[in-house]
Amino acid sequence: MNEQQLDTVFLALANSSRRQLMDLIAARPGCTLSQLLTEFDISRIGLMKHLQVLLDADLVIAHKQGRERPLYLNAVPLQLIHERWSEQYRDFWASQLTRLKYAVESQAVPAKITTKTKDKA
Amino acid sequence: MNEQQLDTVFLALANSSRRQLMDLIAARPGCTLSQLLTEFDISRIGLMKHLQVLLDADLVIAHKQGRERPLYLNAVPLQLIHERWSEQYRDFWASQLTRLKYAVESQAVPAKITTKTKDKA
DNA sequence: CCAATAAGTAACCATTAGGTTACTTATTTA
DNA sequence: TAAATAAGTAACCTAATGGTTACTTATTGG
Repeated sequence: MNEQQLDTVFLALANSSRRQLMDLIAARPGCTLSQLLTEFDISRIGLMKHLQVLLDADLVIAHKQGRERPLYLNAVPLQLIHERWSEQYRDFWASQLTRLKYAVESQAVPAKITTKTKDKA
Repeated sequence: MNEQQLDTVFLALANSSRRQLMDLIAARPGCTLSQLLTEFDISRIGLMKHLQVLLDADLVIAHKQGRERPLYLNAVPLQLIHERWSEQYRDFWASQLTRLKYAVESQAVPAKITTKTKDKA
């Protein structure tokens, strides 16, 4: 995956409606847009635009048949990113296990104390 | 991580300047924005805005000291996503190994043939 | 003290994202 | 064949992104 493709995939993932759409497609392979529409609060066209973003990112693949367009999740881009991170951050993560535990439990990262030592000017 | 946080993290990742910034900070912990500026083609303010996006996503943490602001990578959000994907897609990925190999080698996903059986109308 | 330096703010601009309604096309099926 | 249905296009709107220049603080070092 080149940088442009990474942009596209991450941007596609950066929206909860799209992530939900991915989840639904993963759970119901071959479903169509109209079938999924009831799960969302947005218009069909709005949802179709989200779908197009996922198609552009190759996160969903479509195989049009007649007037219907069955949808399938393609997890390959996710897997490629997953694998890259595994290599890239293995050591980093190993050394950060303590902080990770803390962050998971508290929903906050400890080191983010911006030490305002300038208060009195 | 809630949905809003996921939006923020993925959006932060969806830009190659920001990913490069993360990489540089990971490689040089404690560096400052000005030091990294030479690596980019954009203005300092432009880069600072990218940095702010990373800070908002908790992918970078800053600990201001005097007039400098040393920067550090925080890989925790990446690790959380990584772990979630591991659980969520383990079976899916296991069943898709063949397609994965193909996609990696050809830079394309095989199933994306949109079979235009409607040509003659 | 004062000049150099690191960072931060404000205001602006062009493009993209995320959504809408209205209309069109293609395919089934009663 | 005609109505119902699934999908697609066009045009529009608002807000957010990604960038700029000009100016302001705050801190440090000579």
